[in-house]
Amino acid sequence: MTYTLSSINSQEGGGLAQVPKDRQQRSVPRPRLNRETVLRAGVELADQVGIEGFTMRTLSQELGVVPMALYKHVANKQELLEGMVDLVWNEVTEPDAGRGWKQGVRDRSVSLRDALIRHRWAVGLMEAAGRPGPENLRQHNAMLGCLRQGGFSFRTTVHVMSLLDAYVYGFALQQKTLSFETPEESAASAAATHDAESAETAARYPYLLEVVAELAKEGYDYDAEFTVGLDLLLDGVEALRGSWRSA
Amino acid sequence: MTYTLSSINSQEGGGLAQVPKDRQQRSVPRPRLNRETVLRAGVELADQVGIEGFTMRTLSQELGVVPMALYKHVANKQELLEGMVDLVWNEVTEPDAGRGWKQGVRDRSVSLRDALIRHRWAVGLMEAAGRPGPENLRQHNAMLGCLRQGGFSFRTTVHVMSLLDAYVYGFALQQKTLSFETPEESAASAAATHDAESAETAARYPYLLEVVAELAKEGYDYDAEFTVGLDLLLDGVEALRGSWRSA
DNA sequence: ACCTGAACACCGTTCAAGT
DNA sequence: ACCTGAACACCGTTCAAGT
Repeated sequence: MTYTLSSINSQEGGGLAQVPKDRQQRSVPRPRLNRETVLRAGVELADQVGIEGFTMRTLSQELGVVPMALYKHVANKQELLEGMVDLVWNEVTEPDAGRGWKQGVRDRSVSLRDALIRHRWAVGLMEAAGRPGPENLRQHNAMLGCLRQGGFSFRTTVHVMSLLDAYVYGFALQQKTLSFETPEESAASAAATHDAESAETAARYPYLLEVVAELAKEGYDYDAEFTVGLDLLLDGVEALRGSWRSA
Repeated sequence: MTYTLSSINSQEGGGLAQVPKDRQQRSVPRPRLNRETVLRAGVELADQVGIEGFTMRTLSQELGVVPMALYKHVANKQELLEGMVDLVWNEVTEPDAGRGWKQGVRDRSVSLRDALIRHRWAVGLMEAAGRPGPENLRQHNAMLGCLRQGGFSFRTTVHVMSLLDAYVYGFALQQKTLSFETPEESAASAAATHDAESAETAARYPYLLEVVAELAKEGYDYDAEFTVGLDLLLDGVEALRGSWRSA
């Protein structure tokens, strides 16, 4: 989770203002930039600062280079982000059709969700407008193949993939916004938020208050939550194998 | 869908460069700004230009005012967006517990999804970090109440709401990125994208190609797709009423 | 109480120039 | 082939000033 970026940071970012420019240049024998290095550094930076802090200028600074240098390796910021997203897709394990469609699809859904948690900035970009990258294509192809080989009709296969991905994306989206780390912090934060408004709020939103109080006591486990919902979905999907619209 | 903004646009935006400043000021007897007007204009503008084209400066221009004037009514852009999101929550119909939990929850899920389609910029912001607005609180409280009154245990209620919202958000997220309007355009666009790469791609992603070809022939109905998946979820949820973990 | 003008510290990106 | 410097047209936002 903590890559090499922080060390680069303390070397360059910290001392950058003090060190003369040509000195700074030579002190870190920076390897020649290429597309791959730029994309990987982009992922690292976005992981650390989030999408709103991610700029061409900060990225170039991390790489010890002037902002314009990046444009030799990526067309523009949009295309850079697309490349970064495909790097995230590359981290997702393909479904293994040999283990059966259900296990294969389950594994890949968990893997996708894990990747989205590691790279919280990516959720809104995974299915974004631009041309899908090769890893994206490979991944979706494998998913479709797993379901087709599992005996799902063509039409149902498309439905199921859309349904499962919607759940994974949506869950990651919900979890992304919750910035606290542990369930305990989560509960405490929720309680604190609403306690401040106290009496009036309690009267207006009784069910909400019940939840906050209860969660404050017991905590909330997102990981367990996700897999329970996923299995519910998979069971539902299994029931319609061969029965959804045109079989 | 097409509000009054376009007419304002043609009045002010179009002639703004030609008309002298004081003249332009008086020609449109602009009513006094307040928080409500700013937020509503914000929603309209974001609907039209998307979140990336939505700036304080363009919004102020739409309102016939200098950018700084907005800061009398909203603290900053972040707080403005939060207010706009709560306006979207206000469009969502509360679940009617009287019709039974299943119908109530279904109606509100469809309504939420419709709102997210009308305001595509909102998906990533609905559960965003800031303080949830009053409409957001009211909405979630009503959803919880509907499920509790439907006989769901406290714990299960939380799970179900999280599961359903994840699906709605995720589906809207998928649909958001597809910018084409009709299913036919959707299919054509998909086909065109992959046709360009032709032979090599066909060999590498056979299942994906199958989908593209098939969808090009038959089209793809997102609306039907959404409700089918939703009903699958609701049936699955019904089965675990009173049985999920602590009943 | 509400709006404005000028200014600041940022953005992404272009272009011509350096090595 | 790769990187740089200077510049352009934008951002959000502050502050002092106007009415």
